[in-house]
Amino acid sequence: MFYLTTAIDYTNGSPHIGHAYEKILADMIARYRRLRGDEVYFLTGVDQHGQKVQQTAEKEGISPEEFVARNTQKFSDLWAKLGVKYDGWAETIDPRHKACVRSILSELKDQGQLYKKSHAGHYSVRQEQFLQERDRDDAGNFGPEWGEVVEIEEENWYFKLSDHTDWLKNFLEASTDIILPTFRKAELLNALERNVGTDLCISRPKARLRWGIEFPFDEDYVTYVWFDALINYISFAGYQAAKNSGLPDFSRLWPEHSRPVHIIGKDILIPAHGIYWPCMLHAMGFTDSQMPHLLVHGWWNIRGEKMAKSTGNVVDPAILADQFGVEAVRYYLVRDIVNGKDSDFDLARLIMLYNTELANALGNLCNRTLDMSQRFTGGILQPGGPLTADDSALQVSLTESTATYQTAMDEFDISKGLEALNQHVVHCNQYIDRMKPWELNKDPEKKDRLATVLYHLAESIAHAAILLSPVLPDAAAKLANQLKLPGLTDFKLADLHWGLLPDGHIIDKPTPVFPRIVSEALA
RNA sequence: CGCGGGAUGGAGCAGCCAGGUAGCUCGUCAGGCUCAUAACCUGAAGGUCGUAGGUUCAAAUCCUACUCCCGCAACCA
Repeated sequence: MFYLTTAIDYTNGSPHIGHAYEKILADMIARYRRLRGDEVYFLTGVDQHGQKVQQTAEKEGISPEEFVARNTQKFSDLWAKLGVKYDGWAETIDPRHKACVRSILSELKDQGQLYKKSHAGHYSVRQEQFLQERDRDDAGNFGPEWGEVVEIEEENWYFKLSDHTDWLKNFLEASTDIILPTFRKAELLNALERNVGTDLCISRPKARLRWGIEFPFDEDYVTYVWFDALINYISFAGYQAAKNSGLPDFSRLWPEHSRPVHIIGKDILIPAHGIYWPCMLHAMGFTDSQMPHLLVHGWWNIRGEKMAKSTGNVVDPAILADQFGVEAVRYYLVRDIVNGKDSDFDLARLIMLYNTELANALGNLCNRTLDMSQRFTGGILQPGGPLTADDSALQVSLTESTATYQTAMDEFDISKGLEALNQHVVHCNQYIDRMKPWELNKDPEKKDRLATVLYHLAESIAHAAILLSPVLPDAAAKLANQLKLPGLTDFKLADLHWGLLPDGHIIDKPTPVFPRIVSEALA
């Protein structure tokens, strides 16, 4: 079982391309693993509790429930629109999730992993946090960014994080592929080094924050965000769930010696997913062999700047999809970024990559091949023969591209996978120019040769459609339909062999699958 | 000496971990083709791989120092 999750998005705002990137990436990985023949469970969802939701709802004069429902809809609508197909949907207000969190809290308390203590200090009401000496500005004051700062003393519940950090440090040092890409590991170990001996405050007094999960053994408190949100990865996987809960069987999703993959952004690696979460799992009794992989992706910036509502430079993926199509958005967001690194969002590049690689290369290849088949052989495909060196070279190119694709996709490197696919597409276009089917067609004695050439091209497109299907499922289906092989989309990687197209197969007339984006309005 | 990332032909990037002819896409220039979505194919120009040292037969790649950009600044709450 391949169990894959994404971060759950906070329902205080609207989704932007950063959210979309992560979900699309996850969707493609899930689809790829299915293509590989794996059984897959893909969980995503939303994080709905917390102060900001409570405050914004109050400001708008509605209940947090209503507010959260409305924002949750924005996310699920977008995923539907972008073709993000998940198996499980996590909402942290779900009673089943709450029950799981509360049960875990009780168990940890019984095991002596939780304790209550008092802390006094400067507290920023706006930022909901105690301030440090280093938060003072040069003049020794707490700056305006903190809003109202008060001195308070407060009791809270703590999780004995410090009991687990030594274990985590050793575990991480010994591991090679727990954190991907690997350069993030150094950063994490560094943070961990300076973290030794501190515990994690996991409660908020209800006086301040009501919109959360109440402690089962202390009703004056609700759960701190990460002790709520992180648990979604197991609560919605059926951890400690009742038989009739409708949730999956946890022992199947997350058994011994099986690592789920958590896809997260670089902003929540440290400390949440890199430190808190493994320590929480460790405290709950999860073994080293069950610790999840963390696939850490970078950010989409806008003109070199971090995307932020405050600067107004957010890009709405829904509008983008309406304007340029879902295919273009899905393709661009995984194609123009290097695994784990940041990238700069650029509309001109979105259009360029779509037009170059999809419309001109693959789309046009399909179009010209089907068109020639219609015109020259009445849409009938026959393997013909005998094979020339050019034909063999094309088959080798396909085999090599497929192998490179597979290696890249296994490493979650979609961009590289697509590059491999494109290489074969380019090879096919070159092949056409060398073989000149339009000339073969003029000579009745070269009918067999013509058939062979067209067959090699159509067969290549069939393979390309399958390899493309995790990334652009709808487009792949359209390609399959034009080849009159609708069953192609059910193929697995293992089924890929030369000869998907039966002798005498009749294909459809071409209709452009990737119409060029003609944009006069490029600023 | 807080941490991490980046600096590679006009633009955007890969390559660096495991040193050995500098690669991709776009753009530019010249040519070809006509089956095709003004698409396709061929060729060319264009880089002292941020700076300065060092290691090595050999450095974009390893080491040291420096400059400039970007992000983060945990724990505490």
